[in-house]
Amino acid sequence: MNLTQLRAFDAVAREGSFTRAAERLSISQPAVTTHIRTMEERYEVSLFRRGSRGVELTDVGVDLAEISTRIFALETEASELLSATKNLTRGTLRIAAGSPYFIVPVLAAFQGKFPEVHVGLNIGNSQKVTADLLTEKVDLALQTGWEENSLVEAIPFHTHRVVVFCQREHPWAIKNKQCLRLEELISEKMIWREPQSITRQVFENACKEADVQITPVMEVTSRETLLEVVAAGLGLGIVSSHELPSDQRIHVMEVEDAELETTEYLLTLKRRRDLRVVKEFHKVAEVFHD
Amino acid sequence: MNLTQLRAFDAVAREGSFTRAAERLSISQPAVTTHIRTMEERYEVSLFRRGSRGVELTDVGVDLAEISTRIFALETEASELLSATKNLTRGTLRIAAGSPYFIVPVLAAFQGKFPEVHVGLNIGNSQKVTADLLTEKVDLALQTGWEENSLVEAIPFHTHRVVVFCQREHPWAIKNKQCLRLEELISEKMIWREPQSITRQVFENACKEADVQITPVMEVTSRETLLEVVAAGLGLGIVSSHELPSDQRIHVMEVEDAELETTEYLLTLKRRRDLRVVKEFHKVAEVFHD
DNA sequence: CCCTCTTATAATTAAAAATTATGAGTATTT
DNA sequence: AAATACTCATAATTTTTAATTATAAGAGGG
Repeated sequence: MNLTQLRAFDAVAREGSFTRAAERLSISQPAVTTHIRTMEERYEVSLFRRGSRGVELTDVGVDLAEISTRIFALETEASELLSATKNLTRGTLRIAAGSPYFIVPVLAAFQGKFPEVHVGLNIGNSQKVTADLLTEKVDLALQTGWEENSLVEAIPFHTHRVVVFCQREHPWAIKNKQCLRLEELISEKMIWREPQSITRQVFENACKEADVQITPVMEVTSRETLLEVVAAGLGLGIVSSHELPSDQRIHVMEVEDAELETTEYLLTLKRRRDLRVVKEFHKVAEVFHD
Repeated sequence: MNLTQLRAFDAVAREGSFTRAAERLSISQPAVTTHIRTMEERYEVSLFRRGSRGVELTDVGVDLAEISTRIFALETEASELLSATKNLTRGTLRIAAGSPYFIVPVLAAFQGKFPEVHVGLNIGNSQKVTADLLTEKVDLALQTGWEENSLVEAIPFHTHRVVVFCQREHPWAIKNKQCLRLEELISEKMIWREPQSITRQVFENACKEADVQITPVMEVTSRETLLEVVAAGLGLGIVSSHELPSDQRIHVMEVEDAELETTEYLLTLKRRRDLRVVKEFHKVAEVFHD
């Protein structure tokens, strides 16, 4: 017995007729006959009593129909589950990002459009974001900078300036200084992120090119810590302009003599980009592109 | 989605591997890949996360597996119903067990009653036995100890004492010693099974409770090896009393100052316990209960 | 007794599912 | 670090299964 035969059996059992079962299944009547006959011969049982006015289940047939009915109900359930996932009336979208500031509005828009899709967001450092993407723990990743990888498709998403910020009580803040030159920072206490930070790398490269030597007084391992340390007046920090939460305690300045830019990429695993959720997310995200 | 594809999906879900799923279905691995890919493309969903060491279900995959499992359990039921229509004159019963000694007489009785049912017996370590049961490679399993699992029904089958045995030429054997105390073993060379062995665990616990420290001189990985090693006079072994084949070369002793017992359970997947063969086996097995 | 409604049979075609052979990626081993 | 071994993916091809059409055969009802 295979499930194609059982489906024919199930149709005949419901319709009480080979001919109508064939119509229900949109196949020809001989096909139905063959399926039933094959089953009956294979197990040497009689499933239907043939009458001149249709057919009737035997005892074994009744028992079998009880099972087959459940099987095809479950089949419908399975197919509906997949359809619902396809139509995004269910399902999950997982995203990893280096910081929340940038991705959250996009996710909000996505949720507005597909309220029934569950969204998961992993915030972590860039190593973790990359790992999450490559191990398919997430469908998409939003990250500043990335390493060339044949499995990943990268779309430049946003470019933003790297800015310097200080405490509100700092002299520069008091005189409302808007711009500064790199060399002015030599005499300032600076607080940096860890060496892996893309923002830091961009800044360090700019210093090298401008031949300005700056050494930090402190290194911290997260953006949140940096903000708190700068707000406490321990020194000046650098940060991507879009990653800075509005905070009354700090003052922001541009660097006028260096090209300080970071680019945020939207990363997708090539083998997952054809998924419905992923394609729809890209559509939503397009609106937020630079 | 059709049921052939779903069957492939179900097999992969159970086995966690395309390759092993293909083996289970006795088809080639590319056939499995094609079925899964067709489903994933048709519904634009991802059912498995591909890793280098097998695959893992996605969220949708988990939901789908829940349905597919039920479908194929019902299919088995249907096929069983048809086969069993003539009083178990055909069909297959598959059993896994940790050792043959205990199950063979039961199987013999079953065969006597249903000579036309083909019986398959898998002997393996407890990990393999559990895996066979959970992946439905077998209908039933007989095993010493087990982990609580909502899918499995466990019936205590037999409780037996753990005994110590030595070579016929050993001094204790020569003076026909019948009992011993744990501490007497301290000065003896002992040979143990691997740490996963339930017998060993029971023995180790007893030693701990009695505050007797025993260290083995050798570890072996199977009961057969243990028997040979002990028979060769390399040391003393421990074994469940019922798992000991009659062998002229060895001498058996009880431990009098410790409660050394293991319990053999008859395990049945709840999903399969209503199958005719399974129910009939239970009836036969009852006679052999303690 | 023929007309109509049923299921059965046979020959053929179409479709699906399988195979073999090979590739590409990733851990593990030496 | 190169070789190995083990994953799943892809492509071309063959085999198997399921369907088709055309027709037969049986069983009432007019």
